[in-house]
Amino acid sequence: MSRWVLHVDLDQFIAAVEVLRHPELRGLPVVVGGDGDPTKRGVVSTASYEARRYGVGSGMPLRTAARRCPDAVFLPVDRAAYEAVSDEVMRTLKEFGVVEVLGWDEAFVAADDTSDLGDTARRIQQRVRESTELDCSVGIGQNKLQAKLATGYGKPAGVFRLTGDTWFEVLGDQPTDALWGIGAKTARRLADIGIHTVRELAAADPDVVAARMGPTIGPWLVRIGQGRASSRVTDSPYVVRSRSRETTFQQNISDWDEVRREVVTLAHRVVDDVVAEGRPVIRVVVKVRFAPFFTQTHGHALDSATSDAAPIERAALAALDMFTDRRPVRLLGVRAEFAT
DNA sequence: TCTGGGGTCCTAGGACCC
DNA sequence: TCTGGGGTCCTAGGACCC
Repeated sequence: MSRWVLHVDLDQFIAAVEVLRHPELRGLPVVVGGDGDPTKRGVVSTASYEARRYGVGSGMPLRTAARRCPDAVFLPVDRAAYEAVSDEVMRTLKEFGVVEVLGWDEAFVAADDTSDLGDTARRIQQRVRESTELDCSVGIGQNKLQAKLATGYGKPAGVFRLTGDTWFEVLGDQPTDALWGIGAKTARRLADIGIHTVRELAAADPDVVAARMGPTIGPWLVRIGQGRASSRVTDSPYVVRSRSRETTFQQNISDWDEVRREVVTLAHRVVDDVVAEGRPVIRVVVKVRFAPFFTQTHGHALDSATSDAAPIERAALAALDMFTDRRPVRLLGVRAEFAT
C-alpha cells in the first residue's frame, strides 16, 4: 500500500491562540507556560517567534526564559481554550480526508486526491486560516515519518515534500536525533557504536543495533534511518490506557504526613477522571520526585477492577508506603491504569 | 538554566511454574 | 537432592513525544 500522507502542524500554536485573544500582543515576545508567573517553577509550553529570537524555547524553565527575554509577556496555560481551537482545526482538516490527531496542534491527513498534493496542502492552509485565523505548515511524504519530518522544513506557513528519493539528500548527514523517535539518550548510545548520522544508521546491521538497543527498538531504528515507516492514517478512536495527575510543589515538602495528604488529593482528582472515562481501574501507580531531581515509582494492583474512590485511594496510599526514602519531595503523581 | 503535565511503549529482571 | 531451562507474568525504570 503506497499512498501519500500529509502532516499538518500549526505554527507556534499556543502562542498564536493567545495572540488571537489578545490582539495587542501581536508582534511582541509572548511566552506561555505554567501559571504565567516566571518566578515560579514551571517550563515554557510555547514561545512566539519574537520570543524565540531571544533564545526562548519549549521546555525551558520559565525563570530562564525571563532572564533571556525580560520584556516578554508571560501568560498562563489555558488548556480549555487551546482544545476548543484545536477541535475547530481538526474539523476543518476532515474536509480533506481521514485525519489522525497527534496532539492539539498537529495531525496526519490521508489525502483522497493524490493528483496534486502541493495544491491540496495550500488549500488546507487556506481553509485553516479561514476557519481559525491561524497559520500552519504542511509536510508531504510517502509515509508518516517522511511527512512529519517534512513539516519542519516548511515552517513557518510553508509546504515541504520529503520522499524516498530525497530522503538522504535532505537528512543523510543530519545527526540521528533529527529523526522522530530518537532523542538525546538514544543518539548518544548510537554514537557509542559508531553511528552518528542518519546515513550511518540506515546502513547499520539491524542485529548489531538490536544487541545494543533491544530486539524491537534496534531494527526499528535502522528502518527509520532509511526513512521507512507506516503510511496508514487512521481515525479509529484511541482507547486511553491510563489517567494521571501530578503536581510539582513550589516548595519541596519534607513532612511525610503532608505527602500522604497530597497523594489522597491527587487520587481523588484521578478518580474524577476515571469516573468520567467510565472504565474500571486495575492498578494504581504513585510517582515521587525527590529533591534535587530523582524520580521513583511504585505501583499497587487492585484486588478487583473498580472505579470506586475508596479502593483507589487505598491503593495509592499502599503504593506510597513502598517508598522508604524520606528526602524532601518536589513532585507527586498518581496514575490509574485501566483494564485492557 | 535548575528542570511541567499528560501520555505511550519497550526493556530488564525477578517471581513463579512446570 | 541442592539442581536445568524455558515460558509467562509483574514491576520499575527508561525513553520519547506533544
